[in-house]
Amino acid sequence: MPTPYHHGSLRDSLLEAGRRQLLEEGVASLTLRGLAKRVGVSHSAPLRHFDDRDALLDAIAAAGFAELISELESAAGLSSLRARLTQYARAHARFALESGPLLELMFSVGPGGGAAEESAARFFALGGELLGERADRESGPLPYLLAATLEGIGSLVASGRLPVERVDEVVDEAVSMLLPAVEARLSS
Amino acid sequence: MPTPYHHGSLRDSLLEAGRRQLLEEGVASLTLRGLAKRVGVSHSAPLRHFDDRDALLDAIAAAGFAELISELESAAGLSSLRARLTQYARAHARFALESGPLLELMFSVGPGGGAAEESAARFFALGGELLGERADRESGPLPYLLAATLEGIGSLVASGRLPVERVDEVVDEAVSMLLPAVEARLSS
DNA sequence: CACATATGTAGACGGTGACTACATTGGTGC
DNA sequence: GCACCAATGTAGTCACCGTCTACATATGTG
Repeated sequence: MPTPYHHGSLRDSLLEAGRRQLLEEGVASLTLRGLAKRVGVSHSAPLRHFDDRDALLDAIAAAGFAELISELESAAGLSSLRARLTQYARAHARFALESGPLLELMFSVGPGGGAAEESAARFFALGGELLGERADRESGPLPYLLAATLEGIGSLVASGRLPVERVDEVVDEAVSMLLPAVEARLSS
Repeated sequence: MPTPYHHGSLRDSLLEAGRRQLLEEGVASLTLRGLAKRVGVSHSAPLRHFDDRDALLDAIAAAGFAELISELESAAGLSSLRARLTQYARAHARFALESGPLLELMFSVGPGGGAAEESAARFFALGGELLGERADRESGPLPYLLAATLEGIGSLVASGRLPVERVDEVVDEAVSMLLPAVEARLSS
């Protein structure tokens, strides 16, 4: 039989199809019914796996954070602080370039959300680690500033207002600006 | 007669009602029909003034940029560069705090848009002026970095991930970081 | 192998954007 | 003045969407 009654991995298929739809046609085009048709199930089948459309978006965003985090972690091994920061920032910018609408979704889902918010917390914690934040002292403004700068660059990239060929230049300038403050913080 | 056939200023009323709806209930709650009802016209009347829902959002975003720009211009008169930068950044952060969803809308409408994109261009030009950019030489990465940093902070503020009581601290740190690079650029 | 549960289907309902045809108004040229 | 026309608002309609409910089928556990 070509299409068994039970799909088998409908949840994953919906997440993947949703991700594709998001990246290709934008978040507005992402409808539960459209995804259902695309995956080959009835129009209400997605509701068995996601309470509503927002829950699906939340799950897609959570997966996006996981993906972003795994790319950012490529910076952890590098020896110098500058190299780590640069690699971290470049990975973030690259993600924005390749998955703009997804990044936009990830940062538009505010706190109070579900799974995405947990993943977001890990993302912010990762930035803190990069800056040498420790639990035994108060965190300064730097983690926020790092996150803001990267997210801002990502937003400009995703919206196309920052030309692709100038991304590296801006990222490098950002790192050069952040570095002194981070070094001061680390040596204190 | 209480309700004349012609509203008289329907376009403005829709913009204002749309702005209120956006700020109070979020962009998802903003529907043409809801606005029409709220303003007291028939469900299809808004289409006489806006081609579609996106056109309305675009117009609201354009008005938002005009508003933001007028607040940012309060920094132009200050004497020291640091004071100008600080005032500029604080005004931006305050706007994010008071009109988060509007700011989010303004920066989610990518280029290729209509009226909003013109206003956005003036916004970016204003940042360039603050940094002493001139038409007679190529612009460096600084204008982008300034815009990215402020937009990133604004996004964190609007989403609630940056606690309100820490906004000033982060803004000041951002200014302190940007300042040396800007001074170097200006004196060259 | 019975039966509870998870998963998928089919139909319905109200809300929404957008299109069309029609009604009313205000301004312009004569 | 006034005939005409473009601008503005109305009413009806259609397809699409999210979501709910009742029902069908598969799965796995005692």
